[in-house]
Amino acid sequence: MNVKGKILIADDEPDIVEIIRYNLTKEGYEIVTANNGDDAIQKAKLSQPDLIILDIMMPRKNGVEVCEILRAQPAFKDTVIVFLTALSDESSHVKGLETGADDYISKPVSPKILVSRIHAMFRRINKEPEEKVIKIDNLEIDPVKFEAKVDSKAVVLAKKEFELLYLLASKPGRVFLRNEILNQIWGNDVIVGDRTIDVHIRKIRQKLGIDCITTVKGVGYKFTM
Amino acid sequence: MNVKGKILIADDEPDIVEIIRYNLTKEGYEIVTANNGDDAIQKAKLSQPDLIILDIMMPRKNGVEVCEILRAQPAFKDTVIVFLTALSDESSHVKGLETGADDYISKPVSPKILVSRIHAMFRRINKEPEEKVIKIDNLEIDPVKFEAKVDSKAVVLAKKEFELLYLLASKPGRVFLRNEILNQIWGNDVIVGDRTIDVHIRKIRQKLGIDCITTVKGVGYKFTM
DNA sequence: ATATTGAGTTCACAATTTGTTAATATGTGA
DNA sequence: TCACATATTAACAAATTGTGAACTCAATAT
Repeated sequence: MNVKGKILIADDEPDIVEIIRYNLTKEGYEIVTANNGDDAIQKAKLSQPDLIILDIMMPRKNGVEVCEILRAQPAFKDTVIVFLTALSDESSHVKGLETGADDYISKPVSPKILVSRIHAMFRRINKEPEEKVIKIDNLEIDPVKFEAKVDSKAVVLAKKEFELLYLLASKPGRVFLRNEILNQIWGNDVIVGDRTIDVHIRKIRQKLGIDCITTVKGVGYKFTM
Repeated sequence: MNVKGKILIADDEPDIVEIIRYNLTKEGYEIVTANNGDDAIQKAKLSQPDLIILDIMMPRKNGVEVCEILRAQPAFKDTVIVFLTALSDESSHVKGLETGADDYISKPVSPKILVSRIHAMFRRINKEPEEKVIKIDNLEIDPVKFEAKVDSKAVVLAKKEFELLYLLASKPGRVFLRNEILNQIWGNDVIVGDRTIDVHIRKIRQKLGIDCITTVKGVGYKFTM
């Protein structure tokens, strides 16, 4: 079987690492392992994996720290990072996802679930960068031409406005939390005031002239037609 | 074999504990034991098990009390709690399920049945923790879209209302204590009056227009269709 | 070099929605 | 029936978002 992808597993418990390695190797993935935070960063840089599984609790930098460090580097911008967390530890989930992880898997890990989740992740990775035109009703958004059309009439949007609209329209109906929007459009580390999003939303609504963005108070915004 | 999960057994009869421990250890579970109510609470907090087996009749806080206390803490939100009851004692069943238990097993325990029930429970636990759409009859609750539908007709719920409905509907039939609801939706430290919950419940009932939340006097609320 | 323009942001305040409380009514079980 | 818990209602408080105007900063034009 040909190699489906390269995965880095970082966990200080050898047993866990072995279970995961065994199951994923069997599925055709190439596996690299690390047993502490610093090691994980080293190995990540060396082997440039497609996906990184990070235990939260590790000696010498925990998973969250490792994730932050890696995410700060352009080389790992698109690398999928998955956290391993104790089932109960909810704060880690939140913290993890806020830190730029793509998903988390709860321990104890069931091999079956692990494998299916990893498969799913790779499916997402391989799905070509969806720079594709979105068409919903009389609205058309073309990320290549950087252009939006309402009733075939072009609407000029500023960069941020366009990105925001594209983000929301990419998953119609789904609510994007303000945090999520900030991370997606502005980046993890940029700090902008709370009203900023509102102002851009308003401009989009204004310019498009159609009511396609719904406010979900206390939660975020969603695209609806 | 790798550890499938951690189970806490609380029963004051050493024989019972040993039978259960033996059988579940053989199946690859990690076992923690307690022999009275207070001890059970202690051990639960310390070892954070995935599943707790509680005898109803125990010295120093009975099973129901232990369950109530644990359920009031967010850390045990997703912990599966199973009661051990004497076969005859039907009122315990009722009381138990009303208190937030997920299942009960009748004594005397047949090892075979015990193991299969526990397996089943763990299958449920491992079902991905992802927020997923709840569909019950003509009601649909989508946490991603933050939207509820009755007969395919969207109903607009405020944040708290939605969270509350989602909580109740996530385990249909299970009673949520007022305490539990407070901890889940408002958080440990926030203090709000008792009537607040009622008001939100009422709004949900009103907005949905269907009778799906049942009041359990003196205990809490449960979702029923 | 200086003015102009527009994106992006921030701010203060208005508008609105949501959440909470308190007071009263209603219902239910011992 | 009498307590007690919940339902209901409306008034109030708090939180969140919308809005218009001003400001910063580059890029571009004059």
